[in-house]
Amino acid sequence: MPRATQTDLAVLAVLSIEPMTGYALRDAIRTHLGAFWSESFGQIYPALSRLRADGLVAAGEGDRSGSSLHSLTAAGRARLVELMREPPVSAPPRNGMLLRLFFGSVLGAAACHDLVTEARAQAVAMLEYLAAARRETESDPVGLPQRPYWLMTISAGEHSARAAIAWADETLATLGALSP
Amino acid sequence: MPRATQTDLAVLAVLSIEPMTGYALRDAIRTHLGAFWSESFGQIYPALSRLRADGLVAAGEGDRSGSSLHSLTAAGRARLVELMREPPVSAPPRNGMLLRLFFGSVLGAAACHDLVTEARAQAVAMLEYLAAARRETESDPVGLPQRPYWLMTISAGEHSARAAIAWADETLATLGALSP
DNA sequence: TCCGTCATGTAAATGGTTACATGATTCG
DNA sequence: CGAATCATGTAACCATTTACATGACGGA
Repeated sequence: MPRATQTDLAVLAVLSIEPMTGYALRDAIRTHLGAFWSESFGQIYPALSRLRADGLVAAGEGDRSGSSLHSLTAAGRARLVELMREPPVSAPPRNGMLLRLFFGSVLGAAACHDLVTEARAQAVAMLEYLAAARRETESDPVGLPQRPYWLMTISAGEHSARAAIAWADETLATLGALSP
Repeated sequence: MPRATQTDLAVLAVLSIEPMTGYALRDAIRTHLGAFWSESFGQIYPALSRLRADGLVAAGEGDRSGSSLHSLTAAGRARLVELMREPPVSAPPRNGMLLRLFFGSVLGAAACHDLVTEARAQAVAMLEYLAAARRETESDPVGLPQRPYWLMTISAGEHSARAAIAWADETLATLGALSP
């Protein structure tokens, strides 16, 4: 079995919920995993071709002409478990906002204030998005076994967003005191 | 002035503190920005060549033969301010741990427990690293204008790490109740 | 003398985004 | 009919890591 990308894992995992088209796959990733994962078409379609060639997913007829419903094969499910057991690779950190803030004396306190305000707004938006996701997950007849796990990832986002807001408030106060 | 990468910004910013070699640059990024930024030699050296060619950094003689001390030119400093003012680009999210947890029903509660335990340990380690960084920054005769900004970025890491720990504890409890 | 660290660089492979091209279907 | 959405794919480009090659210097 050749090299496996992170994308392969994500694609196999989403298909384990239910068969779908490449387009729907991207949609599902955006709406359900959007807070901690992303894939573009340019990744998804080549990945599906590869996985099809390896016999890990099967392509059946979709509703529309030319569209294909991709589903996991037995081999695909086995592969999925294998990939899931591998230790997660963490992307090297790259936070442009903190980089700028670290060199804030170059930028000036006012511009830093804007920077942190924007970061706070993003965290607030994330919190709203997560609140909606939580309502949906808690009410919808989503597959019983996966619901608790979905809520755990939502909670991770909530903790992270609340921390970001608290930090932003503290930092905006400091910044305010720095240049009155 | 041609395309500017994120790496250009980081390199120019670090050189604005003091002139140094490419090697020292990477070291400084690892020790001071390590919590939210990273660069590899394969990025740094080509970036330095480009910046030299564009007249943004000047290369002087270093201590050793063959080594060169890179310092910001006036044009480089102007460029730095320009790049700092650009809105930070945020990398698309990719959290392998949360991806696996979301599909936790495939993996099983026990393996998820390991996953979250590991994440918690990483957050604890980060907190220790940040505590050391804070002590150093607060005591050292670091350039007065930049100290408050350094502390803000340290605080960001602390908030984030504490949130990760709180989430992990909550999640481990849920996971424990899920499979007794 | 030999090892670890300081130091500079290149080449290959990878992983990913963006933009583009194309066309079917649905709904107002 | 026309616009939005569903759908599949490719090509170009970009950033980045990894591994490698090379060598100087300092100290045990």
